[in-house]
Order: sequence, then C-alpha cells, then structure tokens
Amino acid sequence: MTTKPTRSKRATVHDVALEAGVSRGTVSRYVNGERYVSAAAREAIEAAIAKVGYVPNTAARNLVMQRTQAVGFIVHEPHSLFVEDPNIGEILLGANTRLSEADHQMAVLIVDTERDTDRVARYLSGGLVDGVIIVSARADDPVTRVVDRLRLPAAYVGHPPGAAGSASFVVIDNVGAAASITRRLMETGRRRIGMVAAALDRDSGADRLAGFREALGDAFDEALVEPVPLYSYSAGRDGMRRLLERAPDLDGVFAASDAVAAGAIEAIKETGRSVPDDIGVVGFDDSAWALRTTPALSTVRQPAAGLGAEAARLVLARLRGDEPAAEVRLDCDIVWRGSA
Amino acid sequence: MTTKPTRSKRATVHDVALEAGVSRGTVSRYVNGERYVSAAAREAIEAAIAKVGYVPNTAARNLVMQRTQAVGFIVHEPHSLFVEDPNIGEILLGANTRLSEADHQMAVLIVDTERDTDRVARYLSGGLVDGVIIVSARADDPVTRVVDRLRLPAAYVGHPPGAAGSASFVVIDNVGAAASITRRLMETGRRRIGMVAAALDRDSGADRLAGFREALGDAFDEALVEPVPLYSYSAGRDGMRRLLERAPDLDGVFAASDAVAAGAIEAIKETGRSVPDDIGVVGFDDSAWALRTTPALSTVRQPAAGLGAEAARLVLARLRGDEPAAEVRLDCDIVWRGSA
DNA sequence: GGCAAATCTGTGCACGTTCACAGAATCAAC
DNA sequence: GTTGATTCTGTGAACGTGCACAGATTTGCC
Repeated sequence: MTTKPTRSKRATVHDVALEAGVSRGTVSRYVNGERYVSAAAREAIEAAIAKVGYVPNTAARNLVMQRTQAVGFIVHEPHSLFVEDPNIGEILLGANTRLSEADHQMAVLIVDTERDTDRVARYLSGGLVDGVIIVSARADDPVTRVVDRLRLPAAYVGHPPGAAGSASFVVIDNVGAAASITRRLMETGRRRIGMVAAALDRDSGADRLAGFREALGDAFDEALVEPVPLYSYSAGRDGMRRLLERAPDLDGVFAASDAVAAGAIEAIKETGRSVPDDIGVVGFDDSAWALRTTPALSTVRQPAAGLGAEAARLVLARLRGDEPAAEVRLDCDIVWRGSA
Repeated sequence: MTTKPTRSKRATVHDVALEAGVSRGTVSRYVNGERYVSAAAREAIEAAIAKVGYVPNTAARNLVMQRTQAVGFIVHEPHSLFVEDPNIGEILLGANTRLSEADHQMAVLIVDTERDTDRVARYLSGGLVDGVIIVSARADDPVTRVVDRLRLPAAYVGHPPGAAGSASFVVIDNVGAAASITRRLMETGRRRIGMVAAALDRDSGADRLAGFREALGDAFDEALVEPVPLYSYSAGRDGMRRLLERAPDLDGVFAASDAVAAGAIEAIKETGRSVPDDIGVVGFDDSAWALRTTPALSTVRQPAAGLGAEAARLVLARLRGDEPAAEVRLDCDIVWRGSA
C-alpha cells in the first residue's frame, strides 16, 4: 500500500552552483535577473542549469518572500452556476485577463461539498495565495470567516454577506439598468407600462423597481406594479395574470428577470394577445430563458467579464497596499431582441 | 508607490509554543493529531492557538514535506470552451468530487494568453501541485513540456499530443457509442441507413465511422457513407445533399456530430422530406446544436463528469506510485429526442 | 601608481514547518 | 529498588530559496 513515491530528487540552486563552480548567491541573482553577474558566470550557470535540469522551487521562494503572486478565485455552488449560468465563465476569464496582465496566477477553487469548504479555507489560510476573489459568497461560511480573520485582501462579486472588513465588492447597477431598459421601452412608443417586480426583500429586486419608477417619473403608476416573491417562471405567469386583469390596456411590461418575463409572456398569450404587437416585454439577466421564449427576449445583459476584471483590479490594489473603493457599480448593456 | 504591505506578522508554531510553555515539536504533534501529547499540554496549546490566532503555514509545510495535496486542473482555450461547451463545467466538477474524496485540493489554472502559458508552466514546475489534469492539450506547449520533463504525474482528458511519458489519458468510446446509436436507429425500424462521416483523418472521426460499420454488419453499404472534411453545419448540409441525390430512398442518417446533423436536417427539409417521419437523424456530442434544431436531436452524450472523475482517479493512482492504465475508454449515454 | 567608485562574488541567516533522535518522566512487574 | 517498557517532551537539522553584508576584483580618473 502507498509505496513511497521515490520521486527522483529535483536539482536545487545548490546543485547548479556546484556544477557551474560559483556560489548559490550568484545563481540566485542570475535566475532573478538581477545586476552584477559576470558574463563568464552567466554562461557557466546557463550550461549548468541545462545540464542538471534545474527549475526553481516556488514553495521555498514563497516561504522566504512571504508572497506568492497568486490569487484564489472561489466558486460556490458550482452545479447550478456552471451548468446554467454562462456568466461565471465570463467572470472567470475577465478576472484572469486582468490578473495575468499584472503577472499574477489565478487559481480557481471550487467549493462543492462540506469537505471542500474546510479544505479551501485551509488552502487560503496557508498562505498559498496573496488575495482572493469570491463569487456568490454564503452567509456563514468557513471560507469567508478565514478571509475576515486573516484580513486576506479580497473582492466579492455580488454583495458580500455581513460587513466585509478587508474586502471590496463589485455589483451591477440594478437601478440604472432597470431605468435604462424601461426608458427604451417608452421610446418604442409604449404608453401604459407595468412591471412584474420580484424579490423586493432583496437589494436586486428593490433596486430594479426603483429604476423602473425613476425612468417613468410622473407617469409612474403604483397600480401597474405587481410584486411577486420569487424570480421564477410560475411567479411571473401568475403575477402577469393579475396585472392584466387589473390593467387590460397595458402595452408594455418590464419583468424583473428573464424567468419572470418568460412566465409573463405565457400569461399574455393565454389572453390571446401577442408579443410584441399588443404588449412589449423586457426581462433582466440575459439568461438561458431569454432565448427559449418566442419571440426571444429583449433584456439586460450583465457585463460579466467586466465584473471579473474589476474584482481583480480591486484585489490587486489591496495587494499594493492601497485602499480601493469599498463598492463598485458597473453599468449593463441592453440586448434588443424580438419581444419589445 | 507600492508601499510595503506591512501585513501584521502571522503567528507561527514557535509563538504558540512560547505562549503554551511547551516546545515546537509538541505543538506540531498536536496540530497534526499525532500520539504522545499529554492532556495538560493539549489544553495549554489549544488556549495558546486561540489566543495568538495561529494558522499553519502551508508553504512551509509543503517545502519540508515535498508534497502539497493539491492537483492542478488546466484548461486551454477557455473562451470557446466555457462559453459554448457545457461539458467543461461537468468535467471540472467530476474531477473535483473525486479529488475531494481523497482530500486533495484542486486548483483550476486557466491558459488564455501566451503569458498565461509560461506562468502556468512555472506554477506547475514550482512544486505547488503534486499532479495535474489537462483538458484539450495543445501539441507543442510549455505546459506539456514541463509535465514531460519533470515527469509530473498527469492525466489528459482527450488524446494527449505526442507520446505522454508519465501520463494516462481518458477518452470516450467513439466506436462503441457510434455503434450503439446506429443500432438504436435500426431498432426504430429504419432500413436504409446512411452516414455523413466527418474528419476521417482524426481518431474521433474514423472511430465513429468504424462504429457505424460495426453496427450495420452485413447491411453496411459503402455507397451510403458520405465523408466530409469538418464537423461543421455547412459540411453536413452539403454532404447530406449529395447523399440524398445518390440514395433517395434513405430513411435514416447518422451524422458524425450535432453540427453536421443540423446541416443534414436543413438539407433534408430542402427536399420537402420531413424529420423524423421520412428520415430519422441522429447526431453526436449533445452540444448546443442539439436543442437548436427542430425537432430536437437524438444524440450521444459524453459522460462529462465521468471523464473528470476518471482523470482524477488516474492522477491519484500515480501519486500513490501505482502505474495505472495508459488509456481509459468511457461509454456514452444516448439521449432520445424528436429527430429519430 | 594611488584612490574612489563600480562591479562582482561568497557566506550566513531567515522563512515556518516536519522529522529523527535523545532524553525525561511515568508506570508495571518482580 | 532495579529493570524495562511506555509515554511524553525538547532540540537540532533539513527543506530550497532570497537577502544583507562583507570581502574581492575591476574600472575610471587624475
């Protein structure tokens, strides 16, 4: 059982020095591209490195430097995220690009099971990364506790749970985006515009309603807002049914999410009305729902790559010792399809 | 510029020892749960750890242990992969689950730009991971070179480029899957079954044709095979047009990929025939194409999570010093939708 | 040739941990 | 009370690197 790996010993800086007939210090200087190494020494060292097959040991370097040039990227609840949400990949790439420019390595750590949580927490606390980016953080979690306790430079994508001491966070501008798409709906000639608002107990839900109200200004009519509890298809369908009964003359609807919008379209079609001829519908998120409806949804797209890049920028700033903004809000794009 | 981080010094095992009035060795034994630490010492150490806020430094441990309990997971060409291919997420999770069970940390490293390549190669060679899983490896790449040169325990998902020294690889059973779906096509009553074969110069393409031939046995007819160069929509459409001219009495088609199948369906509809009533069509991959066609494609689904899990198993075996199979072939599932 | 500056080199120490070993204390048995 | 095993503890060395410092050598200049 478990036989000793007996991995052939790796060459060290010492072996190179011996082979090249110089000292450890000189080899170290050559490897790190410092000044003050003679041409003769350089050649000897180059030959020696090639001969013994030397590669620097990063673990040893990390230990003495107290720095790793690496940033962790933590993904929670990967099943739902990876499979359904195309955004996570974009966020990942956006962050990687920015970190790469700053010559930092990004290590994605996946938290799936309970075991993962503790192991990742150990990994972070072990000094293997200088900072960390966290998406969809959970409220009471060993990972976030470790980040807090060690004051590990961190940036959250989305609102962090609780007060984040040494962390910034980057979110999308829900208010602005909601206002923007509502305004565009008005510009297409819609006069009586309603909203199926969802999850008003959460920031995102409340903000989207606020943006809707802001865009309409004086034209805002409380009676045309139908609140539903969840960002779901069925909630959207039921909410839209109620809204149509109350206001049959509606000609435009802003749904708080694509799933809600898909439900709303279903409800509209039930009454014999057509989308977008009778009623224009817009959603939010540009999720998979947006392409499943007929016609396809006009909706708000998150700047996913931007979220990742911005989170990376915030972490890098903290790494330099700066104190960046605690909160960054990003604007969203609108994708115009057939539904409005 | 770049002010010193001045991070408050982390507590070490030495600080704990001082605080608890015992020696480093005893603290180390306690932390690692070894035998031979008295109740009195244990209590003192626990209190001391809580007081000074000690967390073990993994970098130092890695250095002396020559082992990290971590495995790298390398993703090439992430743009196309993450955005279009849902499989990559599943592979990731499958691998993570298996590694997690073995108490190993998985670190996903993304190779996007040229800079990434070198940095990741450095990361791997630095001894920060014990082994590595590589998806979609490229032919001549610093990463694969490092893996080869250091004889880093590795497992490839898909065929590795060139001869892989210390590596295994895991692939899907193209022959078996092709035979299987062809057989199912026959069972639905199709009599004259053709194939739009693609990329016969690649293993995957040749194997899928071989499976097709195997399933048909004596009923195989060379004339009903139309080879096209690429796994593309347009190649599928053009190939199917030719095939239909040559064999108008066809009632079933196996397309070498979903994209090819989508093109084939287009060509079939051009002639006024219907799918699946006149001609049944099956594809391969269960990609996004499969749901875009009308009717939706019956196709072969890769056991993505299984690929990841198996790759993880192979790496773990090598880590233990075993010499696992050089190649592992996994069976595929068939998803039966409307197209056949 | 003398002197200062610039360039080059080697040595010891530190980083924080684990491990082997030696020694101390406790216990059991006669 | 001696012996021997068992349990517990402390110490020094090692892992492979970077850095400060001291010393050696070369260069530039008058």
